[in-house]
Amino acid sequence: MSNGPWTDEENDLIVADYFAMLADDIAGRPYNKAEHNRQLQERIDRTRTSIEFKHQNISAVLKGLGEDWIPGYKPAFNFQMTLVDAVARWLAFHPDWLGRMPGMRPVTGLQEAAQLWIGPPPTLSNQPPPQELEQMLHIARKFDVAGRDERNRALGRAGEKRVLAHERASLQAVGREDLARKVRWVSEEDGDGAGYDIESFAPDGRSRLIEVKTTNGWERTPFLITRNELVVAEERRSEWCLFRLWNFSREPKAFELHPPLDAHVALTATTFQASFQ
DNA sequence: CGATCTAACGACGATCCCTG
DNA sequence: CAGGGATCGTCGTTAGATCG
Repeated sequence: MSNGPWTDEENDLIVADYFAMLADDIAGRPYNKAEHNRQLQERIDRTRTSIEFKHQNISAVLKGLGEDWIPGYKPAFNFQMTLVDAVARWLAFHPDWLGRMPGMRPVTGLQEAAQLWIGPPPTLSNQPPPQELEQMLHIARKFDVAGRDERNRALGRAGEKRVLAHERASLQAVGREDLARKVRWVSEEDGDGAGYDIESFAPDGRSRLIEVKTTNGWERTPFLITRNELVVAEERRSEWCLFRLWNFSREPKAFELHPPLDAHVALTATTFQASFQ
């Protein structure tokens, strides 16, 4: 029985196997975890339980990356950076994985329910243990998770579309058909630059300017916000809100943030302007 | 020699599937 | 088709290595 740290080869093998299962899981195809484990034991000299645990570690890495993971393998922390590197290697060799269109899962019928589940924003009170959070954020920074989501235009548009449907359905649900018809997809019709994506309404008719941020990751996945968006948020404090859509590719969930934003999140400058003098 | 890090076991409930 | 043995799937905790 092999002991000691997992080698890069072992990590690469188990990561590849994990993604094979994850692909089945996302596609809704049945698969046998125990059989996968046995196959792996033949190629890696590790015990069943050791492999099982490593699967949970991989889930934790994917969570940090703001990606889907296999629900049955609850993220286990205290993993090594070599495992993170192995996951990064796999993703580098399979660019299609991150580029895949959101919502490729077979339509279940229920999925098209227009109204979204909206929960409370992550707060200090329901914060995971600091050590875990730190490990998560370390990975997020190392791989620029926020930038990746921002550059994924298909993901962003799909999220906005989803919120658009949600706003209309919510207004209809309270009998404001008139307002529902007036909801506008600003970023689609006028282009970016307004500082918000959707112009909607509260049931009482007050204006609601919604900036949508979408991720496939968990609720604490960092995101990018532009200076312009911050300016508009400040100028139109009472109307503007940030709509965070997370777990998008599986079961979209959401929370809203209202100005002042720095009451909820830590704003970190990530780009600097260089000007000639 | 204590603090910190890392690997990983075994119990147990759920589910499957064979047999009588 | 009911009972029960076999397999699958989940998950919390802990011992040992390493480092300073």
